[in-house]
This record gives sequence, structure tokens and C-alpha cells, in this order.
Amino acid sequence: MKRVTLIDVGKESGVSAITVSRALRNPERVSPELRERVYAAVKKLGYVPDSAASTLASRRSTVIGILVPSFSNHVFSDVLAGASDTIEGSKYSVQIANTGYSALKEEALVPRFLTMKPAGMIITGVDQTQATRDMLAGADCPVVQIMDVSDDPIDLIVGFSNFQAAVEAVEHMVEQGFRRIAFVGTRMDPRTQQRLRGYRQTLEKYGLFDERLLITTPKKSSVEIGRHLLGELLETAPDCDGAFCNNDDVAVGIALECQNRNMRCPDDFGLCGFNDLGTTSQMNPPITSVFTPRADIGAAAARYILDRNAGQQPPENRCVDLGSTLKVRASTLRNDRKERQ
Amino acid sequence: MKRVTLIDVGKESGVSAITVSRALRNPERVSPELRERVYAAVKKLGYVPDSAASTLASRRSTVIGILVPSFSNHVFSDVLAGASDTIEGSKYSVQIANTGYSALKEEALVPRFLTMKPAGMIITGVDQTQATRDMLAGADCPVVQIMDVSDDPIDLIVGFSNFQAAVEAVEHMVEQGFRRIAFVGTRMDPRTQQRLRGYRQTLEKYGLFDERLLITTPKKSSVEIGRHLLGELLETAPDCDGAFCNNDDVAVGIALECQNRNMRCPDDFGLCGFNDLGTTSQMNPPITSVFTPRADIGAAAARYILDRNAGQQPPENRCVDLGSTLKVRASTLRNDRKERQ
DNA sequence: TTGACAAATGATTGCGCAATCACGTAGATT
DNA sequence: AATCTACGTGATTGCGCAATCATTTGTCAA
Repeated sequence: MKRVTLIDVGKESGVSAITVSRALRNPERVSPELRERVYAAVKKLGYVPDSAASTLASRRSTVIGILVPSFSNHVFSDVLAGASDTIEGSKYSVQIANTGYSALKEEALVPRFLTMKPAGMIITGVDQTQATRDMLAGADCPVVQIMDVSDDPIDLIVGFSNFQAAVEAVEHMVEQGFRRIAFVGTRMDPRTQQRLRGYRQTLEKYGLFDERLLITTPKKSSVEIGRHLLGELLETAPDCDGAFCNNDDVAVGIALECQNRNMRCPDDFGLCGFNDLGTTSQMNPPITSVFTPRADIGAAAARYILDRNAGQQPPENRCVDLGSTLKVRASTLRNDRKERQ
Repeated sequence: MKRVTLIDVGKESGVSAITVSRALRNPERVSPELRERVYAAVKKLGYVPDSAASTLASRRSTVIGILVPSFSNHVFSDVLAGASDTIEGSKYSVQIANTGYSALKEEALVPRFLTMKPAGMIITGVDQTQATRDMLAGADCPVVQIMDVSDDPIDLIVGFSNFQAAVEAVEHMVEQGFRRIAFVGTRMDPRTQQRLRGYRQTLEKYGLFDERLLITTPKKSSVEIGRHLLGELLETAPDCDGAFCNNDDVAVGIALECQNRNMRCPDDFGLCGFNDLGTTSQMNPPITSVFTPRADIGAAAARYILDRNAGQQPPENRCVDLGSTLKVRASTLRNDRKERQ
């Protein structure tokens, strides 16, 4: 498998190598008939450009770097899928790393990405270390933070307000008559902390906040941990009448544990998940959850990078809030059951 | 941010650039004191190697390419996590693309990966097109197929027998007294087809196979589709007394739909999932599922690539069967309920 | 007719590194 | 003492492409 170079293509089509390069990168700069000849030669010889050489010469690669905290969290798989679908068909490709929810690991990863002169970077959240922020700000490529909103993005931020999402959910639960609403939180990453703030502020507004209703763990979320945490919650606060969970897995676990304990939902216990990953809507009863536009966020972030690389100017507003949507379902509907679905 | 090159580091430490290169790539080839001097200079100047230049000069990059059919399928997130964890800390990085379960898309993706002279390739399954196989076989890097077994791998294959896994599961269900066992299949990718073969062969062995018990859809698996497919199944074959599902999501959906229809599990209906993604074990009743060592497969594939690049020879046996484990739970236990868990 | 200018193509150079070969020195071997 | 060898280091070169500048040809206005 001998490597076919621009020179070979040039010989085949009777022009110089540099003209071939132009024909491929700026087709409008060469005459139409030459363009066709070059394309034919490329096809005939099976020429594929050497990305390393191209990167070295132009100081710009076609790699888009994506940093997510975890691969196994469905939320981020959806982000990746959205970004990947948007990039597909373009000349760009994605390189991915996970930070394991560690800002320091992230700080080590960023320079590794930057040395390959990426065409863009997508990074989760706003809680980078100052060093990471500085590196990214100094990087000569578009940088998109995702999954949150901020007044002070590095370049662009695409996401939704975790705080606001929590406020809406908890407001809804209060409105439906729940008074002893727990916060069940796993992992406790920065975005979960935002949700906790929204929860707390809302309950405080109604004078319903109680420290004993906070059940948190640094462990990753899962159905199993959800079951376990309900047990813990009921020991700490037996009079608890509902829970706002930072994740759907946990909510599903709690729902299953409710079944086990013969607690009826929503009559004995109201339940709200987060992210609306799909299973919640299928449970018996269906579980209320905050839908987050994960795939759209990934797609919008990728789109921005593509556009910037195509010469487009950044928008005036550097914070794209895609919002979240409270999906109200039976697990929190005590009043007006008729009107809602 | 001026780029720091090997020359700069050389000046700082009083040697030539090439010696610095050697000190970094083959530390044992330079004298210890020089090594320390170079390391100090690297640190002082903040030198980071240029991967494009390195790739161009050595015709070998540090990128490991991974092709999976889908990001949103949990199975592949786990594979990625396993591979990523193994690679972490090494000089390698992962570049990922999804093929959308299309062999043709895969065929288009492979040359794109190969042009960057990857340090290794991980690709899902054995059903590549001949062109893809040829490209990979001709590629000058280790290639690992995953998630299946084969007598004729391109280079190495790491996985388990989907056929055998299905045989074990269905044998178990027959042994537990189920006689009208359905196969509920989504997506119907090649590995699901293997499972279908195992299912079919086992039932035929007992004279229990019936076309009407096959319920399949090209749609992707989800809890929702599981619910739906149970309805479909019960219309086609009302006397059906159990189901072997190609995926846990589907099994969970069926379990929830059973609750809805007041069908008791396992008394009225036996249920077995596939992959054992975590939720199955938490359901009421817990659902039997075939555990597949996804993270281990990703890790083993990455490990092989690392080892080969470190000069290690390939093993004699080119097929690494990591096996699967049937997790027997209440959803299929009709007999001997005491003995098992 | 001339000059000015634009469009199309070519020549040269260098991106930063590693492969290859060359060289020098010190100690070992005969 | 002459030769050999191992080891540590340096010089040269080229990987394949794109930035930059240079050249040619054609077009049109004055």
C-alpha cells in the first residue's frame, strides 16, 4: 500500500502538487475543468490526504476535542451522539476523553488536546480550574462549555440552568401539595449542586426547607443506590412525602423501592427525576422528570465549532440557553389529575 | 503563546534537539545526568511535543481509533469506559466514531482513521465488508474486533459468544419449565442475530420452536418498545409463557407491562434480559439477565494495542473469549426457588 | 496599443519531529 | 600497543502538506 501523495495526483492530472491541494481545499479557486480532472485523478489513485502533514503545515487540525466527566452516564452519551451526528459528513472528527469528574484530571487533559491544534473544544460545565480556563482562553480555536449557563463563558456556553430546572420541579411539587420534599443527590458534581441550590431556595421561600431532608452521596447514580437511599431517607425523615432526585436512575430506584414497601406513588410519596432518560415515563406510575436537551446541546456545540471554522462570526450572546422542560407525570400529580397528562 | 520546540529545549540543556528527542522517547539511551537536565528544561520551558510533527516524521500516531455502532447504547459506553481507563496515563488517546450500525458507513470511516496512522484500531463485531476487512488487514497497526468471537479474526478478537450466551439462557428457561418462550429482538444487528440462532437451535432441540414466538423490530431497544412488543407478542401468541430478550431495556419494558396487565412474573410469564445493565437486578421481581463483560472487553482490547506498540508479540490464540454469565434471578425461577438466588 | 488588473497556476520554503547514518570517546580484548 | 566494541551524542535529511510569493495568461478600459 504505497502512499499516494499530492505529487502523484498532480502528475496524473498534469498539474503541480500545490494546485491539486488548492483544487481540494478551495475548489472555487481553480478552473472547473481542472477541478474535474483533479477529482478524477484523486478517485483513480485513491488519494487520501495525510492529516498529520496537513496539520503540521497549516497549524490547524480537523480534530474536535470533547471532554465529558463520564462515558457511562447516559446524559453524556447523548451529548456525544448529538455532536457526532452534527459533525458526521464534515471533514472533522471527534476525539474524546473523560475527566472522571475531576477538575485536575481535566487540567492535565486540556494541554494534551491543545497540542494537536484542535479545530474546536467542547468541555463540560463551568467549573474548570483557573489554569484550565486560561489555557482554553488562549487556545486558538472555538471553545464551547456545555450543560450549564453562565455570564462569563470562556468563549461560548450551551446548556440550560440547572438551578432554574430545579426551581420549576420543586415549585410544581409544592403546588401539588407535597410539603416534606427530600433532595436525593448522587455524585454531587457542580451541576447537581446547582440543582440543590434551586431546591433549597424554593423550599426556603415556602418555609419548607429542612436539613434532614437532604440525602446525598458521592457515589455515582444507579437504580440500586436509589433504592438504598430511600431506605436511608425514611430513617432520617419518616414523615417525608416526596423526593426530588438529581437523576432518573435514582428516581426509578426509589419508585421500585416504594413498590416494595407498599408506599403508593403519588399518594404516599411524590417523585421527580432529572434528565428524563426514557425509563421514567414507562414506570408504573409514570415518573415526573426534568427533560434536558442533551443531544441538542451536543449538536449546537458542534455546530458552533463548524460555523466558526467556516469563517462565521460568533454571536453577540455568548450564552445559549436551550432550557429544560418539566415533564409532569402521575408520580407528582395529586391535584387536578384530570387536566394534566 | 510561542511554541516551544525540541531545539529550544536543546539550547536550554546544552545539547542538540535530536538528543532531547531521544531523552524523551528512549530515556535509557542517554546518560542519566543528561536525562535529568533535559527533563528540567522541558519542565522549565513547558515543552509539549507536537503530535502532528511526530506523526509525520515517524509515520505513527498515538491515536487509538474506536468504532462502535452507537453511543447511546449502554453496552458501548461501557466498552469505551473500559478502553479509556486502560489507555489513561499512557501517551495514547482515543478517537471515536459511531457507525450507526451500518457496514457501509463503517467502510467509509475506516480509511479516515487509517490515514492518521493510528496506533491501533478497535472495531465492533465481525461483520465488516470485505473492503473494510482488507483495509484493516493491510493497516500497519494492531486491530481488535470486539463483542464477538470468531475463528478468523482480522488480527485479534475479544468478546464472547452471543450464540452460546443465548443457548445458556434459553436452556435455563426450558429447564425451569417454560415451554412457549418468545424471542423479543430489537435492532437485529449481527450479534442479535447470533443470539436468535442460539435461541432457535435450543428450542428446536426440545421441539419447542415456533415461528409465531419471534417478535422482532428494526427499531432501537428501549423500555417503551419493550412494553409495546409484549402487547404485540400476546396478540400473536397468547399462550406464550416467557420471553428471552436481546436487551435489558426491552426486558424491563416487558416486566413493567406485565405489572400493568396483572401478569405475574415468573408464574405467568418468565423473563430474561441481555447484558445485565444494572436495572434488571433491581426490578420487582429481579430479572434474570446475561451479564456481558463489556468494560473488560474494552480494557482487554486497549491493553493488546498498548502491548503490541510496546513491542510485545501477539498471543498464539487470536480469539479471546471472555465469556458471559447468566445471572439467574426470580423472573425465571419457577422450580427450586430455594436453592438459587 | 498600452497598461492595469484579475484569474489561474507554479515554485519555494518550512512546519517540528524522528530515521538514518556518522562520529568521537572510553574501556575491553587480543 | 593495536584493535575492537559499546555507548553517547550530533548532523543531515525528509515526512506531506499549505503559506507565501512569483509568474503567466487573458481581459478590458483609456
